[in-house]
Amino acid sequence: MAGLNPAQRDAVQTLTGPMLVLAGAGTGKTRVVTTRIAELIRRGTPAERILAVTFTRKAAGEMQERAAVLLSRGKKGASRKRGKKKEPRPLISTFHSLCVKILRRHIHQLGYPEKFTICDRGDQESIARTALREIRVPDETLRPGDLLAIISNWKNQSIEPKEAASVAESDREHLAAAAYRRYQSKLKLRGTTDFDDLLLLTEQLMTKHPAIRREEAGLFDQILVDEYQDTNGSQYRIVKALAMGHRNLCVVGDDDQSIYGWRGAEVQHILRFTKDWPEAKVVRLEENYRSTGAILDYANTLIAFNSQRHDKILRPARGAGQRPQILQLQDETQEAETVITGIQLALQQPGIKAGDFAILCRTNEQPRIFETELRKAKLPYVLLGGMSFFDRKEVRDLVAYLKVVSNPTDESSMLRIINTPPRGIGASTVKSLMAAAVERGKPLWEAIPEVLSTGGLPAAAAGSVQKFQKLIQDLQELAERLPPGKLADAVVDRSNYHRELDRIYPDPNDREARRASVEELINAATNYSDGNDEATLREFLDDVAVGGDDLGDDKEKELARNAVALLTMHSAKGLEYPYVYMVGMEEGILPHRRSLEAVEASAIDEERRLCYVGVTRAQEKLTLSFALTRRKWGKPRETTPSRFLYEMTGQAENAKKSSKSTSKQRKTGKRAKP
DNA sequence: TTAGTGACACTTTTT
DNA sequence: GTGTCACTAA
Repeated sequence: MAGLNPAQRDAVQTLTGPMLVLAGAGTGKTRVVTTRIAELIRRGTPAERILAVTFTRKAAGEMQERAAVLLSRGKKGASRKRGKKKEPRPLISTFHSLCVKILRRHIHQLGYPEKFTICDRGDQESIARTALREIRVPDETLRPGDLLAIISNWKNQSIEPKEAASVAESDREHLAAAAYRRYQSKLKLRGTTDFDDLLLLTEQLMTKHPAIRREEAGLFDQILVDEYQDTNGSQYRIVKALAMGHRNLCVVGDDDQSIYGWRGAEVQHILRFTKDWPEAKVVRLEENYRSTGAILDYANTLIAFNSQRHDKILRPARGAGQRPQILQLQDETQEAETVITGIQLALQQPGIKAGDFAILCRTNEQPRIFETELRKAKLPYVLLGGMSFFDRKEVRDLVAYLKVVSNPTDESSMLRIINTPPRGIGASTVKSLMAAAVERGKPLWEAIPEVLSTGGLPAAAAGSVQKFQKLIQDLQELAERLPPGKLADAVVDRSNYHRELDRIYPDPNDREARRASVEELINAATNYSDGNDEATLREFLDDVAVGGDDLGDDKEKELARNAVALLTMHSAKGLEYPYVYMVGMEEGILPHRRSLEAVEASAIDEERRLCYVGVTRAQEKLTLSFALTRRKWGKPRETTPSRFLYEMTGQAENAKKSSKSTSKQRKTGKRAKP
């Protein structure tokens, strides 16, 4: 509580009733939320009856950590020393993992099995593909990926399959509406949900079953929502449903940082808040503690170009500091080299460590070249955001094993591992197994014993299948008495996975990296060691699917703290770093090509907010860079500096001119302040 | 059945 | 540049 300014204190001390905190970037928003949680507990709210929801799992992790520090400060030693009993903790979670927990309890009411799985992108695509095939839509007309995008869009607006036809406008959308019905019933048939369903089904559960709403709402006395500007319709209604009883709802947001419009987020929710909750208290946080005056200048100048916004003044609480630097480089390789050299140089100063630096990118593909340079320079780094870790082949394989052990009817995981590592169950064997399964209307796993007993397979294949069956059965037995970490260990061991890695990756470096990610997965699973039952395994798998709130062990986190962070601007939201590099400041990247082509003019505004989010991550020094040429699929292409560079520096009128005419004033790599 | 080769399509952002 | 898919040789 000490050191809070009056507005912050106001936000922390008014603990009952609805509250809207309009908080600009760097105004101590997260601190307010965590302090508020601590204050609630201090004044008698049981910790486990507090729910805090955030957007990215990174933000959830950060908040958990900060809250833990505050809470342990409150009560020293005594009770925690004995430490046998787990201290009740507030639930700090992302929307998606909150919904998974709710669905696990009640989803059978909607006709899904309790053991429902959450399907990944690959599963989604194959289901979308079969749906399209069934209504005979050729790939050229509507690709599975496009269909998924349209469906996701509808789901974000809570449009159900039967309503889709009435909102469809183009021919493509009408086809998509027909495919949507099939897609959705296939998901249900397979007992699986996609990411959007997690929200949609939770919402349905609450509206169709008031008793469930009451039960779930009754679990909490206090609800906090961070990054409120990014809630979409479902999220908004879920929050409302949970909070309508006690009305103790505190939401925190900043309309200038709304960057998820493409996912159905509506800034409108911030404006509507005081309508839905008329007695709401509104608090504004406008004093920026994070960045130097020079950085804030750039940020404020930039965001002023957006017309649709609440006028807000961010008052700098710090001195002017160093002016942001703009680097003009020849190509993307030089850009990466220059940035890394800059970091190395800065690291020579005392008191500066690798963890003080962040490189912010617009797309997920950009970090690659920086990774190469960082490795060359032997600088520690972490690639944050994205699902990169769980996307790796070896991790997905092992997760598929665990999924099959937990639920052998999970068809797509089954197909993934049935011959990985190769064990003599080739395509033709799988095909006949599948045929038998379809014929009997059973999942593949249950068809195996029958196929084996009727001798429908050649001897060699039958032997392999039998061995595989035994492997899974053994693992299932182990699962009953081993915690997830040990089980993952057993999977690696019994499936001879290491031998497989040695086989596929002849390069020892590759091998080492792959082995390391296997290791990492086992570590992550080991954190779920409280219980050794099937439910614990499922909990782990749920967390993996929704990008768990808190995966990875402490050692790894410690390592990450001292590494250069490489991340997208989207996943950088809510974070801060002393030294920030924003790279690829070019038209087509930021703003992204897709928003330039978009029909709505507001698409550029969202890109500008994204840029604003990036700029306001910097505490001490901001460096913006762009390359004159950039390779795309092998071929170098000329680029144009981002319009945002001109806007920030007060040269907006130059933005339209060709890069040639303005390059003179940038010769030095720096530009004069307007 | 598997390993190896070459053509190919692909790149917003997150859970 | 890179991961996936189809095809071919063993």
